Amino acid sequence: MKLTEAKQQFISSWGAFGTHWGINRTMAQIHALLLISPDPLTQDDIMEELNISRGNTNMNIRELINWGLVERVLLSGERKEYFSAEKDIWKVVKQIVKERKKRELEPMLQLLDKLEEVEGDKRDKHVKTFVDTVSGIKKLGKQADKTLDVMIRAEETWFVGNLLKMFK
Amino acid sequence: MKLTEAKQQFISSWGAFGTHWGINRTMAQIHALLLISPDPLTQDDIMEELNISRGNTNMNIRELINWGLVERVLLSGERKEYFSAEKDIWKVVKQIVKERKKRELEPMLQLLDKLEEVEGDKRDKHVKTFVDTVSGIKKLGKQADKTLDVMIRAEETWFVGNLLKMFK
DNA sequence: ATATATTTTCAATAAATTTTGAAAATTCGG
DNA sequence: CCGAATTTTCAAAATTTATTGAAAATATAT
Repeated sequence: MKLTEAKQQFISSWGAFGTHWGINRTMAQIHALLLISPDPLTQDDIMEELNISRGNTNMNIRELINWGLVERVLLSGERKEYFSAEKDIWKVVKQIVKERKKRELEPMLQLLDKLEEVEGDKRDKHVKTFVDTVSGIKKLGKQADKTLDVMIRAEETWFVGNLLKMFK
Repeated sequence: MKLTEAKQQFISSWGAFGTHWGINRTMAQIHALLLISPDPLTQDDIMEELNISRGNTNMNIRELINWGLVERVLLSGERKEYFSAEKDIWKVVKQIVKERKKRELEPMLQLLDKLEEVEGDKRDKHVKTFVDTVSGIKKLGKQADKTLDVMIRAEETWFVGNLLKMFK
C-alpha cells in the first residue's frame, strides 16, 4: 500500500472510530492528520488535506486544544499559526481519560450520591431495587475513578509492567 | 427526594451519559428503566413510562438484547413478552466491554496491522512518522486488548482485589 | 496609523440520526 | 383454520448535530 492511501485510510477510520466515542468525525480526523504529520500544519494545510471549510477547521482545532491533544506552535518569522499533536500515544490516552473522567464520570458519581438517599421504605421492592442499582453503579464507578487516577499518574512502562504481573 | 423524581433523574442522566458513549438516548433510557424495575416490563409499560412510540421501543429493546444487556422473559399464562435487564453491574460492564472490543477495537487493530506495512523508505520523515504513529497505537491497542480479555473473564472480587494490590 | 493577513464567530444550510405511526407479519388460543 | 393480540418493519417526519461561508474581529508588518 502506498503512503497516500494508507494515510487516507488511517484518517478516515480514526474518524469513524471517534464517532463511537462521542467525538465528532472531523475532530478525530484532524487529530489523525496531525498525528501522522512530521511537522506542524497550518489551518490552510488542514482545510486542504481534509476538504473542509475554514470555520469547521477552526472550531475543531480549538476543541482539540481544549482537550489538550493539540498545541499551537509559533514558527519564528511566520505570521500563520501552526498546530501539532502530541505524538506519545500513552500521553494521548491519559489525557483523554483525564478529560472524560472529569466531564462524565465525576458528575455521574455526584448524581448517584444524591439519588442513593431517596426517601421511602426499603421494604418496598421498588425502593429497594432502585437503591440497590444506584449503589451498585456507584461502587463500581468509585473504583473506576480511583483506578483511573492512578493510571493518569502512571508511566507507561510501570503500568504495562504491573498489568502483565497482574494478569500472568 | 421522592422515588418518582429520583427515577426520572436516573433515567434521564443515564440517557445523556449514553450519548457520550455512542449509545442512543432512548436505548440507554430503556436500559435504565429496566435496571431499576424490580419486575420485568412489557413493551407497553416502557412506552408509557418513557413516552415513546411503539416502533422506537421495539427497535431499542431488540438492540439491547443484541448487546446482551436485556432478555425476554416469558411469564406463564401471559401472551405478552416481558423484558428484564441484568442487574449485576459488574456483569453489565463486562458485557459492554466485550461487545465494544469486538465491534471497535479488534477491527481497528486489524487495520493497523495492514497500515503498518506501508511501502516506502523509512528515511523519509513522512513515512517514518506514519509508521511510528501506527505502531505506537497498535502496541497500546494490543495491550488493551489483552487486558480487557482478562477483565472479561474476571470475577469482580478478584479484579478489584488485584487493582487494590496494584495501586496500593 | 493603515493596510493586509489571519483568526474567530455565528446564522443559515446541509447532513445525519432518531422517532413516529400505520401497515404488514407473526403468534397463539380456541 | 380463524381472528384477535402482539410484534416487527420501514418510509416519512422530526429532531439533533455538523458544516459552511461570509462578515467581524484581531493581529502584525511597514
